[in-house]
Amino acid sequence: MTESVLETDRAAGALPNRNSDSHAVAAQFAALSHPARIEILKHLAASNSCCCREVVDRFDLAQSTVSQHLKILVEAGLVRFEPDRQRSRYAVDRLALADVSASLNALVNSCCSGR
Amino acid sequence: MTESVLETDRAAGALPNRNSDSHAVAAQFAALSHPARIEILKHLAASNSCCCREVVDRFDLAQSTVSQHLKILVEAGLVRFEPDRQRSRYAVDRLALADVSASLNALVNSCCSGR
DNA sequence: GCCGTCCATCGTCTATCGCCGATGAACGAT
DNA sequence: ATCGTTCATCGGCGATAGACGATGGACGGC
Repeated sequence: MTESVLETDRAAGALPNRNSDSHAVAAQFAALSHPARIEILKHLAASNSCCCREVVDRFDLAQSTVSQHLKILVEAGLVRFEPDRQRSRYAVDRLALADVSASLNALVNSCCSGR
Repeated sequence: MTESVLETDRAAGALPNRNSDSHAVAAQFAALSHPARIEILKHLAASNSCCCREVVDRFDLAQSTVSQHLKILVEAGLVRFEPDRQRSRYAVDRLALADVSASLNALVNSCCSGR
């Protein structure tokens, strides 16, 4: 997909980017920036693990659309994919999710401590 | 804590219920899903409050672009806007930011209580 | 064999994003 | 009154997101 767009803030150099790597963090937020994906995430967590079809039945979305959303979640590292027969099992990567939460906490902290 | 999951919080109620409305949460994540906006947020926090021009000087972006990013942050409720004479003062809404963090924490928790 | 199911991917469409330059309003200073 | 500065907005452009239907591969069952 798109990697390394926006060298703007990097090339600027004005703020030498003590890296919490806004790119990476932003990318994970982007994966969470769609209501359907949040709902899918919740559903995956509640079911512990489920296949694409199951998600399609749950939500009013075409199979191809659901497949895309799942792919985005997998590529963001928030969901693990495991082929099972001809089914595809998807499961929330709870550690990764906790990691994103930690990133946001760090951002909030840096915003509250001023620096 | 009521962890009966599997609910469709996407109800018809349209109640501005913050923590569970995935649409609202997604919108706030969307505001955070751009590296420039994350950097701007950090800069606002470090400066405690600053005007558009100051942000423009800091980053290698056109003034109109910065203005748009700030508008997005304001509309997401993460940044407060206060017209000050000719300038526009922008400041991080730390409470709102903490709220987003809490939302994500809630999501992570709901995902971890699934099993 | 054949058929049905599950799924990822492709192609296509529209809507929105992200960027910019230009414009004009608002205000302070001269 | 006339600058100079700050800023929000408009219009345009290319790129991307998000949705769908259609296609075809991989399996399991008959």
